[in-house]
Formats: sequence, structure tokens, C-alpha cells
Amino acid sequence: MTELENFGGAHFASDPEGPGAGRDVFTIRDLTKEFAVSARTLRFYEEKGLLDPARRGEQRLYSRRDRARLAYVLAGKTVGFSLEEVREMLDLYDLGDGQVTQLKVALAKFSERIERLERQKTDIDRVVAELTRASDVMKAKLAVRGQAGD
Amino acid sequence: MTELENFGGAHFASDPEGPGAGRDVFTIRDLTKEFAVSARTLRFYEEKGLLDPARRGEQRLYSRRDRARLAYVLAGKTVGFSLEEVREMLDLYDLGDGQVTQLKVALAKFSERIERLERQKTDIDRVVAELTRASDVMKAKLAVRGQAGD
DNA sequence: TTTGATCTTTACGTTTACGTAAACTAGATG
DNA sequence: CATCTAGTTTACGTAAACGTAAAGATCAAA
Repeated sequence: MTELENFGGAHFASDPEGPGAGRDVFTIRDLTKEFAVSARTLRFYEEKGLLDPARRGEQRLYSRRDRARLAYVLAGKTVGFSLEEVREMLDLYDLGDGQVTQLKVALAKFSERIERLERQKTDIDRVVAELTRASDVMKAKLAVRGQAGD
Repeated sequence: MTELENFGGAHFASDPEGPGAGRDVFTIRDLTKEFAVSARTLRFYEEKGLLDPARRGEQRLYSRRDRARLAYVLAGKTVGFSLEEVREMLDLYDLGDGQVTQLKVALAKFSERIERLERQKTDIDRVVAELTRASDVMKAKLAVRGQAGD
């Protein structure tokens, strides 16, 4: 059994920590509701190699691992990773006990991603600063016109 | 003359503060080089109402304002705004001295954007934490195998 | 004047991440 | 048995953000 049996958090799901906490297997509907995605999306992710649910006849049965991977995918998306990038990271994740060289490669990749995210944060700070400045200007204009600003 | 005559910063351009600092008018090539975007992109942005360069005959001549708006567009993009969203913000920006109600609407919009960016930052923090955790696991595995980590 | 570099418009092509509709299957329920 | 209700596959459609190719205009240098 590999890593990544859980990746609970975030506000990505309607109910952050709740519904699937006890269960061991999930239907497609379970996951669409918990994570507010369409069934189409889940099948699409499977097609792209991000999920790999078992089957009971025709129907998909998602494991806790699938669920965790889905959470990971959605988290990755919200921070701007493409599905392809997420898949790559999940693969590196699962390689787990590979060769030393593979581990080093994986480690380098992860470092890159982390640095990229840190840069994103500073980009966000800059834009927030600009938006805040603009807001202040607007507030000032509103104040001049007599209305008490917010 | 409206707001937004400058939006210098960021690592969006090859040379952060430098090349166009003195000039007053820019060719399409100037901007492609300074901001590392294609000419097609600049024409596309114009088509979408994000830029509005003057013409000398057929050729486009970009003002400092165009250049500032371009910087704004690229900054917006890197933090995840769509071009449409950026255009909307630029419009709100330029409305500048509009009605009180318009100002209030603009202010609300800007607040939304800011909150969204703050949420993005916490999302990034979560993912960075996860990636860091994964990296630590890998480092530990590497250490076990005798190689000194990193 | 011919070449060539840079610009232009027009328009079809491409990738990502799904949406949406059609047609089929299987199990539950009146 | 007929009808839902959920699920399935297959496949075409779509929006965003450009890329790329075609064909023509302009201006300077050889």
C-alpha cells in the first residue's frame, strides 16, 4: 500500500471533513456530492489516469485512495496546476520506494513546484496591494461626497 | 487623465523596472520584448478591449497607459484572473469618477477579488505543506539508503 | 528597384477541461 | 410488466487564450 491515503482538508468539498470519513467505498454520486463535481468530471479524470476506481459490473466503486487522490487533484487545480501536472505528481508520489535516482528526481520536481507556489504567493501579494490601493482611492472619493465610507 | 499610469513591478517582464521607464510611446515589438509576449497576444488583447493603442497609419503605437494596462493584465493572469475579469477590473478602474453607486459597486467587486486572492493564498499554503511533507518522506528514504540528503 | 524586415488583417487550428446529448444497461419499485 | 432511477459508453460541442499560416502593405537598405 502506497502513500496518500488521506488528503482531507480544504474548503474544496461542501462539507470539509465530514461525510466520507467513516466509509471505505464510494459511489460516483457520493463523490460528486461531497466534492461538488460532475460525474462527467470524475469519468474524465479516470480517462486521464488520475483515478482508477474498481468496478462492480459496470458501476464504478471508488476507494478511500481514489477519494484522497480526487481531493489532491482538486487542491492542485485550485492552485493552478494542470491535470497533467497533478497526474505527474501523483505518479511521483506513488513511485514511493523507487530507485534512489528516481527519488532524487521526484524531490527536485517537488521543490520546483513549491518554489513556483511561493512565487505565486508574492504575485498575489502584489496584486492584493494594488487592489487595496485602488479601493482606498475609491473610498476616499466616496468620503469626499459626504457618504460615510463602509 | 485617469488612474493607472503605472503598474511597474513583478517579475513578469524580463527586466522588471528597466527598459520603457523613460519613453512615452512603444511599438508592438518593444512590448513583446519587454513583457515576453507575442504580437498576436497584444493584438488579441486589443480585440478583447484590454488595450487600445493609437495608430500611425497601420501601425500600432502603445502609450504608457497601454503599457501599464498590459502589465496589469499579465499580473492578473498570473494570479488566476481571466482576461474578462481583468477587463472588468480595468473598466471599474477607469470609471474613476463615476456615480456614487458605481463607486460602491466597484468597491464591492474589488473586495471580492481581494478575498478570493486571500483564499488562494491559504490554498497554496495547504498544498505547499503537503508537498513539503511528501518531500520530507522522500528525503528520509534517501537518508536511510546511506546517501546524505541534498 | 528588388529584397527583406516588420507590420497588418483574416481566418482556421489547437489545447485544456470539461458540458451535453444520444442511446444503452441494470436494478428497484409501482 | 412497465417505468423510474442511476449508471454506462460514445461522441460531438464549447469557452478561453492564444498559435499559425496566408496574403497583402510599408519602409529602409542594397
